[in-house]
Amino acid sequence: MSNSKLYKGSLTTIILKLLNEHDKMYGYEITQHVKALTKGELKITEGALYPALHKLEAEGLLDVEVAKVDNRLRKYYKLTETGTKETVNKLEELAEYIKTMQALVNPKLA
Amino acid sequence: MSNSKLYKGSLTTIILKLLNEHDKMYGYEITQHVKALTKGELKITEGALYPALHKLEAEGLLDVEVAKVDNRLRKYYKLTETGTKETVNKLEELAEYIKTMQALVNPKLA
DNA sequence: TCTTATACATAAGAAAATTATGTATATATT
DNA sequence: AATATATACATAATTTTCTTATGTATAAGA
Repeated sequence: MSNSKLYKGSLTTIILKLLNEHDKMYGYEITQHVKALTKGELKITEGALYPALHKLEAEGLLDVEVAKVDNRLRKYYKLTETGTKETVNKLEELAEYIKTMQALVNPKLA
Repeated sequence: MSNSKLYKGSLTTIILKLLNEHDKMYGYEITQHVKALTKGELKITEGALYPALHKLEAEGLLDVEVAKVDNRLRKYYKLTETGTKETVNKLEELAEYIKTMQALVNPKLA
């Protein structure tokens, strides 16, 4: 994912946020999108992505819809109602995390 | 540590940064300091802290010095030269992480 | 023909945490 | 005096989340 360990725990937030913007996306599309948005900084590996998607689906945050494009399989994921609510929570948690870390790392500005 | 999973992977950064500011600290002091700085938002658990300190020591980033205060044991940790250099790296990684996540979460500002 | 890209998946192992438990002393409360 | 809380360390079992490696299959490009 990156040389930095800080990304541990943020994959779910990333997935939910992308799906919140794009209505529906398939796994490979997510990896390419993240790579482009971060200019190659962040590469989502398949070993991390697919289990994460399956888990979110099992938790009822995502719905899946299978499609065949160019004779190749695609699994389109989209947010459920619960997933949309959880996206809001995750984004709040991210904002809170950044705020907290900045308080620790830059206490003079607190 | 917190209800948010985002803190996973940031404990080392937090420890190094605090030691970079305070010259020497002992474990319990670190937990109290973090709790105070974050107004209770972030509680470092002992099960996470002590193994992390031992690992940093084993890696040569921290030196330890045992003291007895009020008949109780304290282990003071301080940065080695290598540890000081690594602190700079970790803080750069944190800044980079925040930048990357904001690009993902708030692409309009990118 | 061979490599790269697209598209999914899982399994073994590592890393970093949580949760639970243990030891011991000092101080505050009932 | 007894009990609870605070101080101060530690580790073990388990869980979560990731990396790395591997597998299947089609399409496109060199």
